[in-house]
Amino acid sequence: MRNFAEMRRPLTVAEQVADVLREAIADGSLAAGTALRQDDLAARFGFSRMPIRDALRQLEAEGIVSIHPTKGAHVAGMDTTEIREIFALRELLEAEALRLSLPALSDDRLDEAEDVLARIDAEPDVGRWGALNRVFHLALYGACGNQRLLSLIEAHHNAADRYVRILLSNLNYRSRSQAEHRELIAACRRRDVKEAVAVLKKHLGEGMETLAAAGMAKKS
Amino acid sequence: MRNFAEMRRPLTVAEQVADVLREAIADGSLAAGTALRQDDLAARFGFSRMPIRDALRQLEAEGIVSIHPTKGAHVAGMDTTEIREIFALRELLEAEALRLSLPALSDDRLDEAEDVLARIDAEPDVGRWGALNRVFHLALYGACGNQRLLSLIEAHHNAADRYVRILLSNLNYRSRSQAEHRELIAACRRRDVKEAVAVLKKHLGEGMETLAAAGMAKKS
DNA sequence: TGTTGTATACGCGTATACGAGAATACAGTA
DNA sequence: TACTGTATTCTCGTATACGCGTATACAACA
Repeated sequence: MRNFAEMRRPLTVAEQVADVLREAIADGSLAAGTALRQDDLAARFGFSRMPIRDALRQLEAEGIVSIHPTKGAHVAGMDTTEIREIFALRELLEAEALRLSLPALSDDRLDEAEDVLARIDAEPDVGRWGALNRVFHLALYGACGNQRLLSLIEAHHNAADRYVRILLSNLNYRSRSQAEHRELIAACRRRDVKEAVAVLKKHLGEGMETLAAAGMAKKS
Repeated sequence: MRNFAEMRRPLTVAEQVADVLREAIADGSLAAGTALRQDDLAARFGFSRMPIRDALRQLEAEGIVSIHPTKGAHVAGMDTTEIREIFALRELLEAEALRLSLPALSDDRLDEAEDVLARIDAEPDVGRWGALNRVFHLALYGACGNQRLLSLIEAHHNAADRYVRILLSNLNYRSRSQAEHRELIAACRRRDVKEAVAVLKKHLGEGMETLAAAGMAKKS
């Protein structure tokens, strides 16, 4: 038991609601711009509006929904500009994390990461690829020694998750992405920080360009 | 009027409470580890617990307070490790922002930034130095073109604000800090990106070391 | 027909109320 | 005296209720 503060943490209704909503937004069930009526959600989940309010506020903090007093909550829509901003940040943050983590990364962790790649290849459920993709990336950064940096990276993964999933549902992109993942692993095994960072940047840059080219600009 | 979504935004009680609490935490009125009882705060502010709950959730998202279900909210305490993490992130984020912003930064903005420095020198109220310090830094990054990056930087400023204020209340540190600020401005005027980034990193690094050396580790 | 004023309804923010869980204090026993 | 079990209290999470602002639709007038 490492952290007493985190032990036996009761799961509040609000957190569970937030999880469900986050997933529904990520997998596209709730499209960008969709109005999130507190009454509707309360009725649908079978709880009162209060925990739903808490959940919405949490999601707002994550940048996934936007709340306007008297106007309510909407699924945040990202235009091309925001997607570019997020990917630019991911490049910055993840490259740094990789630089910090790689020298301290055990071979075991690399094996684990490679296992995740195999699981992605074997996974038939499209909805899970996004989550596995995140696990793979975070596994590589786990030894970076900066917990806050990891949290930021995870938050940006979540923010872009639904768009990345659209990418991943394209089989062409997915095989290319997997190839780049394996390049990345290979560079990591050689402990070639420079090359690994270069591959990572290329990987993220291509993802961003593919998304931007797909013209996913949406107005909320 | 650029953004309709932000216009005529009504200020909710929760937001005002959050602002007051944030300032109280930043200026030290509420020390790290202080329990934030919803009932107490509600009585003190003269509102019910609901907007206080919302405010606390917002502050939790900013990393200023931590909430545990059934145990309540506490002012988040930072140990030396977390301070180092935050300053490491600030170096990464602000250096990038400066790199992006400097080529596009107008002389007018530099003049404005320099005005802020003068105001810092002239400001007798210690409590305002932290805010002015933030204004100065953000003025330099304003042309970076990545709104999300700026938000992240501001968030990390807020998170570290109360510790930075302790630094600034030390007159020795403050004059050295101002000297570095002026070095930074000078490098910016020469449009010397490399030198400006180097000065910025030195500036942040010294701040972090001074804080760490002060041994501000606190347990929450 | 187009515009403006008003009424009604919808949804959010806030207040009050209740129940559950945890912490603490006290008493009883070894 | 030390430890354990129980009861009480404190605080939070959730439910319900109310008031207000905003939006929308319909009607009246230009």
